[in-house]
Amino acid sequence: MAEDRLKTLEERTRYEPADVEGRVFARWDEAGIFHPEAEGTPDENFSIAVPPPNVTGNLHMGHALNASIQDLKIRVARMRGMRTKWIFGKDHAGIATQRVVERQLEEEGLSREEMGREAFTARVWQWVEEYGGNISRQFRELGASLDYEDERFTMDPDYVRAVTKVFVHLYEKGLIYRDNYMVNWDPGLRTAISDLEVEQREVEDTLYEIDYPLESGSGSITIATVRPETMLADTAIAVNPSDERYSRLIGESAVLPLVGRRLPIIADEYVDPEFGTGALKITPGHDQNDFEIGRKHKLEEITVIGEDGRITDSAPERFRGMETREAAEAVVADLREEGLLSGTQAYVHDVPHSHRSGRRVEPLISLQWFCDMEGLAKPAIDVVRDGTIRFHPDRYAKQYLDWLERIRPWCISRQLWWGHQLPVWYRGDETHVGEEPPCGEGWERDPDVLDTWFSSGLWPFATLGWPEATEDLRAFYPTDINSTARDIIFLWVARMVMFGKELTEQVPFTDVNIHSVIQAPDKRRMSKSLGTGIDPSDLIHGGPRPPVYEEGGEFPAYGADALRFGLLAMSSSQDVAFNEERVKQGRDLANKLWNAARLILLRVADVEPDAAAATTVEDRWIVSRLERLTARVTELYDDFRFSFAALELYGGFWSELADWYLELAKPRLYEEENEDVSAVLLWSLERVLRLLHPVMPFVTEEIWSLMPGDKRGLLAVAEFPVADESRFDEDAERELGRMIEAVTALRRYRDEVSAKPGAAVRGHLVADGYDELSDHVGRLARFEWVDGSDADGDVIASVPVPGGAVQVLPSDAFDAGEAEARIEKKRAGLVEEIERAERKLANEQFVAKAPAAVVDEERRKLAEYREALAQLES
RNA sequence: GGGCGGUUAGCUCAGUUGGUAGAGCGCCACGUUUACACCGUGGAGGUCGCCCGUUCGAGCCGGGCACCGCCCACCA
Repeated sequence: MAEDRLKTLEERTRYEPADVEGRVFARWDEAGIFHPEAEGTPDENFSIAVPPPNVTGNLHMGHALNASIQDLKIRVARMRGMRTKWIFGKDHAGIATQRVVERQLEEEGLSREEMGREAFTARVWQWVEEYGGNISRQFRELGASLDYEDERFTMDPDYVRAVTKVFVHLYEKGLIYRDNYMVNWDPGLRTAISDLEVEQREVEDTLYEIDYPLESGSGSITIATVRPETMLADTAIAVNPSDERYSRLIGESAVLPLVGRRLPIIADEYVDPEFGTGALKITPGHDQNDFEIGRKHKLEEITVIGEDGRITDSAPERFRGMETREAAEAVVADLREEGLLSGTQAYVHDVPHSHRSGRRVEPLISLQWFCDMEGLAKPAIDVVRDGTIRFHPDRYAKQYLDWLERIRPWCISRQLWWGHQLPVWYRGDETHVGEEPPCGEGWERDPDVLDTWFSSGLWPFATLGWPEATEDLRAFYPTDINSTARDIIFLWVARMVMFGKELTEQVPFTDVNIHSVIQAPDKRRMSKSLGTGIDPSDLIHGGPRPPVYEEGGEFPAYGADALRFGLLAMSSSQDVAFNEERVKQGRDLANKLWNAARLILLRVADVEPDAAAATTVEDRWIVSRLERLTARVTELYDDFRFSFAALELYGGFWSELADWYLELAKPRLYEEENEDVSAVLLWSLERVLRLLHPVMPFVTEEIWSLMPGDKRGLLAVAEFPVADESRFDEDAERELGRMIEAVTALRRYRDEVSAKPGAAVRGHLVADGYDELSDHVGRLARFEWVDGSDADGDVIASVPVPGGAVQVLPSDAFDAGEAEARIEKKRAGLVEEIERAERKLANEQFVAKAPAAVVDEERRKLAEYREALAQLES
């Protein structure tokens, strides 16, 4: 066992993630550490409900980042001994999934209409069974410690019951109602969508000016529109009441061209006299604003564009059945012929489009189900205001609050087949809403399904078995953290809070983490169709670089740890361009760690890790530094500042443990069987592994398994360290700080005088504070100390080091002539520094007003520079 | 139109109580020193977007401007 262990270490000079990750994951899996018992209370337990990915999807970079963040939090909690549940599951994603399957059908020459609802949904289920597994495989690749044993789906029977119950509850409370109202109609998907599913896109339109003849026959009134075809549904003309140009016309009527309808001319403050002609055609059936004006003035609502996007029978015969674009052209042509088109101009403006299909949204009046949100929003506002729920970064709280404070009714019905069908039945004029179908004959169920976000809003508690009072719910609800991208703060986060407060009377989580959006390397959006998307799996296992990388080629197999490190290190509170260098840095870190472990584990004596074995000043130094690193990293993890944590770990391990301590420990490690240094080395390695494990679980677990001692168990459930401040050692840190400075100065000197790489430079160390460390300084800087400092005649240079100087003696390591030039350069630098400090201290204002500590520090530096200069000239 | 971010070394980004600007990569020079070339050592490189102001002192605070990005919003 021990021999196998050492053999592995001996042979592998490089860390190969591909050989390790699958095996390590299997160990976690088999140990069952991802699946907690449903015991204890939410306060002592820790839980996160993963944002459920769409069943249709593959994990993209955003998922990989978010998984890294959540897994980090989960692993820290688990290592702190908490019972930890990361709730796993997927979302049925109504529109997205239905579209995928529909497209597949189209390829087979089929359509869902031909198949019928039942056969179609069966087909979707079949698809879900077949492809839904990808996601959990990808999460496993990343090392995500989700509770895979307990997977949820938003279409599970239990989940469907929960959704139904919520619908009925809100209906009975009067918050859910059915109404004929203006909705955003997606003509591509043929369904209503909510306001949040609409995005504004800039469109170049033509603004037409059309003359509407006055009924009196005395002239006409000119309106402007970008959608001439909607004039077929005009029912009024509006002007601003204060607009003197039109005041005499208010109460008169105009005649709608091509149709002949009489249009009253009304006054409404909404109309901007400055825009266009100052007269506005009112089309309550096809414009959101006009709809509201129409309701206010009790105007007729005419629908000339149907749900199929074609002109309806309410329009004159010759336009019926036309697509809107075609109708617009026909209307314009007719107007031109009649001489009623008085002008056209190019016009660029923002137009609502469906986020899903990309089609221009058609505002229509439609009979839909709505949920009144105002009452639900209030408690959701309060819990953020009073700090029960905290956002990280906190500026997102403002966005959340702004939206909730201006919330509008939510259109929740969708004309789809895949999803939660409304628990609503009709028979003649009767409506039945209930968890069970109505009794009696002749009832027909509403064919619509709910907006997917309605069911997503229940995620943190429905996954735990709500509305039943399950053990899971008792143990893990409320959850601790919700981590998402900011584009679903309203769609999802706010709704979970509203539903959570309404239905469970608790907040669904206490912390909301909003992570960066990872953009493509060229700062465009990552997208498959643009060729800017990067598949996380390709970074883990290696794979082709997407087109956004002009140099092409393949990604190396960086491994999951590298990807996790890279994503965490590059993310912050800002959006960030994907930076392959960070992933590379992660890979290098894993490799460096592996090799540091090789050095340590192949050489140490058979002892227990022990910080108390620190005897020498460098031992006390590394212990102190790692305790401080522990304190910093812990704070950063807890404060959701993951990139800082990752970079602190990188720097702390690499530039302190690896670059300095390991070099300082080598003599004792090689030349003697030193138990003290072994204990400190093992302790140091162990400490780094524990701290780094939440970021890089695989390599740390692997090295952990190679450490001596048979009863170590898994690092994933080992104790997360708590910084021991009693081991902070300022004396040791000061001393080592000076030593590092000295070594660096001497190395620089060697470089400047072009000393031969292998040869030692002879010299006297004439400085205080190196009692314990002079050998180290000599070895690391390649200086050979000659006893005494009285051979004045031989000294050819003096290199200032903290506490004194090193007098350089002639040797065959370098050409003495080089030394002179370098001394001059150094002297000039010091003189400059001295002048700067003197100038500052000569400023009476500075000395008088700056804090004493700052002034003292400046004086100290000045003294130091003067001493160094004196040394140089001695 | 409103709101929120950003503008710091060639690149990607840090800089949390105002006190002589940092990291990684890249670049230059040197180096096969018995963990690691996915390495080591040393070095070069910045008028901190622009303008005012507060201060002994501003990348950091206040005011204004410019450009980039995102969110929200019903100007035809």
